[in-house]
Amino acid sequence: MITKPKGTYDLLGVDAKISNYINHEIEDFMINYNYEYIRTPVFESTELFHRTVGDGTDIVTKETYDFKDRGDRNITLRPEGTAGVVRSVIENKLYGNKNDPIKLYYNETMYRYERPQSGRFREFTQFGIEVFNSDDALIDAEVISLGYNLLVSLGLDDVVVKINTLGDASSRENYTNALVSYFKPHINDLCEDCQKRIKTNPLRILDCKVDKNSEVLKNAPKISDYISKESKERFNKLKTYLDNLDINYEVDENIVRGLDYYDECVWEYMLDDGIALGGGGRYNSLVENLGGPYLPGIGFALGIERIILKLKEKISDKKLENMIDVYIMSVSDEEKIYALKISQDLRLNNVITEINGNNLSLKSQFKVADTLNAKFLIILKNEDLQKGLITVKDNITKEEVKVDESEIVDYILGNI
RNA sequence: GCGGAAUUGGUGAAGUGGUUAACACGCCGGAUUGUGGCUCCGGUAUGCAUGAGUUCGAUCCUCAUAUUUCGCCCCA
Repeated sequence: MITKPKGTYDLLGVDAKISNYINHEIEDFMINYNYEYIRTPVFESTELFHRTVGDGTDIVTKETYDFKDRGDRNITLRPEGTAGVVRSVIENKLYGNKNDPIKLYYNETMYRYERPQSGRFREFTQFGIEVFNSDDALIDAEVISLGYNLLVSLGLDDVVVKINTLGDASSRENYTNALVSYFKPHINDLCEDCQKRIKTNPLRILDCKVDKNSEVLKNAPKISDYISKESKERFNKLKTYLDNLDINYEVDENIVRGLDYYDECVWEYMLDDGIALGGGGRYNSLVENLGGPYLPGIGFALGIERIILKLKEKISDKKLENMIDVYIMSVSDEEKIYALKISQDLRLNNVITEINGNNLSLKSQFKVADTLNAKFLIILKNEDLQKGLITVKDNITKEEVKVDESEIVDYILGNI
């Protein structure tokens, strides 16, 4: 038997239902917030991810799906969504003659070569938004609250947003240097991973779970001492906005994010149990670094698989059950002709209808109708049809009536 | 990239180095010749992830591979 590749999954059953529910909710949100849908290629040139995500990051050094196509081009399956969107914004010059922010969203599969575990796959789905052409803290607040509100509205009401500020690009760099020179003398007091992080991602040491309580870490330089007055003011403004929007957030100075392109505000959406559902940040120099004009940007991404996982624990089984309006029962050939015709009439009137599609015995049809949770049964009988009548059984009260053939649709519409 | 656990029908699973692989749910058929959901009776894995090896003989022991799962790392 040929099996699915490691880390992939078939979306079906309850998961598929929840996934559809999430997608509908996303569509509604995006209409109300006035964001436009964008779809970029599943694969891009390898260089794009090296220049955006960062050469030294784990994502690029050991997690990408890289290959050469038949034209000898270096290609990479996208490991995240921002790089492609930014590339597209530059390539299509979406920034021309614009005073208002450019607001985009995507909801697509991403690819990372990692060991699968709970809520993590090699092919996974991210919903994300990106806003360009605004450096206003007001937009920061809109973007952060959008993600929060979406999660809450999906049913994840214990979400907390952990926010932090990295300052502008140069203060981020100054702080990173300060951290390196502080940690170097103490290198032997750090865990094995952190000793590597000094070279690869010094900021990430702050978020280390092993060294969390060590003296070295507690006495490390604070990021707040390195960020500019402007950044601080802007961060305070953001907090005021979030307070006013009733967003459940906490400032957490250890949130630093793993991608290189972030500056100013960064945040993560966390649940009570410490599971991160997504995160994002501002990236004011990314567009320029990729060869575009100065164009500030901000965005986040949510992991759909993790949301499905959490939602599955919360949504009641009742809500996920099949519930159809009408099941039409037929046995003889003549009855089947009627069954198909009535099913079409009902379906075109938005009545959820199912028919005997497998030549089942009447007994089996009753059982099927029950497993489908049919509200009404239409039981076709030759003797009725000759008189122009149709038997309808309310499957909850068990009451049976005979309805004139011509009024069947109206009768159902009036009773469901 | 590192470590642990697992893999038996449609499902939940028991089990053993040696003729027919429990039990339950589900499904199919019948009792009930077109009104069911209860009950009763009957049927339902030529195969125990895949490939090699040990053995007279392997689903069971050994090794490898694949996948699943739980961690680490990292992240969504």
